[in-house]
Amino acid sequence: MAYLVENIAQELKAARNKKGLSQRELGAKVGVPQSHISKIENGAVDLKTSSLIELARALDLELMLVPRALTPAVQGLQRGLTSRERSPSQTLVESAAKDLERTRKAAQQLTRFFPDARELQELANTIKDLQNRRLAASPAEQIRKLLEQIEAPIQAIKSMQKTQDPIEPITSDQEFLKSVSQINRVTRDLRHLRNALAHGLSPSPQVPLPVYRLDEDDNDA
Amino acid sequence: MAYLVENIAQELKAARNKKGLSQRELGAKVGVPQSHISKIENGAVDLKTSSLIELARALDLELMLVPRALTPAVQGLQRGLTSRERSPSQTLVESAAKDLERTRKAAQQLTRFFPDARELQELANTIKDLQNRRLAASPAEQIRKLLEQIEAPIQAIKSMQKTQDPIEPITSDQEFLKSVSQINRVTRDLRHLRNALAHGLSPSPQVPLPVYRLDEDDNDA
DNA sequence: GGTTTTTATATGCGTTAACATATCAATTAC
DNA sequence: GTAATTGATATGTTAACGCATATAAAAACC
Repeated sequence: MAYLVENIAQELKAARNKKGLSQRELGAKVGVPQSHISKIENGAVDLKTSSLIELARALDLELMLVPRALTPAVQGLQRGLTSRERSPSQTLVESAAKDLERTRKAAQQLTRFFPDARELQELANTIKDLQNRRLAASPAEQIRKLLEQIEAPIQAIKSMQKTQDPIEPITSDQEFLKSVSQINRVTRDLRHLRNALAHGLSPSPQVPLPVYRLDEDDNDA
Repeated sequence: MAYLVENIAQELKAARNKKGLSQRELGAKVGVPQSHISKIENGAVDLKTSSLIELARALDLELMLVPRALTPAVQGLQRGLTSRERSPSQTLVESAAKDLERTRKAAQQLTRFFPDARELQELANTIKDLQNRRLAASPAEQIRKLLEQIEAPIQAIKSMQKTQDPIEPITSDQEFLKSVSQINRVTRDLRHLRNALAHGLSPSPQVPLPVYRLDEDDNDA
């Protein structure tokens, strides 16, 4: 299948997860059956442009055609830097490394307050594994996207920690469980990524970079 | 047909014209029959994402999913401003007005050196018509895109003017005719736009803004 | 001048794949 | 345990895409 669209498909999936929507919910918003969203995210179909636009908008994204010369600048905008970019793929790896360490610390901290939440320790361990590997740009970006998905849940748990007695855990709280569930999902994806890297394979067909030049030539015909 | 994709289709068409490629040439670059490009540009089909990506790349464009909050910034980048945007739709109209006046002047100038090139006078007249209208953001951007397509031809003619005797016209020159032809095409589009504006209709289904929010609600389902 | 050839875009038609409907398996809440 | 939710699969319909051709314009040729 068109490996070109898989990048976008992964972006859509990441955006959906970040917003905490299910395939069915997203499908309802945009008038598309859940089954089709499944196929799209799995790279099983080469979706039509109208579908892409509507799905993107439902996720607060806008499909744009950007001159190639400007793509680095736009990518810079996307990761929060107003401008000033040196070596793009370099800072990308560094950025992922920083995210890894920051998230690991946060998870480690929280295990002290929620010792029976095994998933936090599990997350920290998985991150440690990843930190022992040299990352290429592609998996680095993938990691960034994944960690992004648990920023909110971790913040949520942190805020609970402050208003709660450290001794008496609140593992039954509604919001807490939801956050842990999201963390579990991301941890599983991170483990999968680590395994893929360990096997030397590029991490499956999921390279969540914005559609960009990964091949060499295109002007053959 | 999906009026959503027509915006992108128009962007592709504008980019192709700007590069001076024919539908067949573009099709050859990307391995798509000319017939299909015709259908795409006419909004007759809802093209698949892979096609969109490949066509875009052949035109040195990159398909990106941009967070809605960042779209104004990206649009700013696209029209050359490194940053600093006040009222986006305001500067957009102003920008179009400046382009109109600059192009009109250039065309007017050239008519003195090429008096038998009626098309230059025609262009200037059409622009004057447009200058008498108050423009909304959408047609303003459309005008910008159109004028962009004759920047190169006009420059080409200007350079001929310098190396040529004003009395003896060179209307038979190869490059000259090609440039005039391109100018004619754009003039025709500008006239069409003016007519559409005169009839109060939004200018056909062609709003070459990057796909953006033009309707109100989308979360009905 | 007219005629032919080339170039550029638009239009049927058949094939294949996107998309809709319904169902299924797996995980999680209760 | 059951019930509900999430994501994947099977099948029919509609539309994208590839191929051939038509039409229109400009170029080239005589």
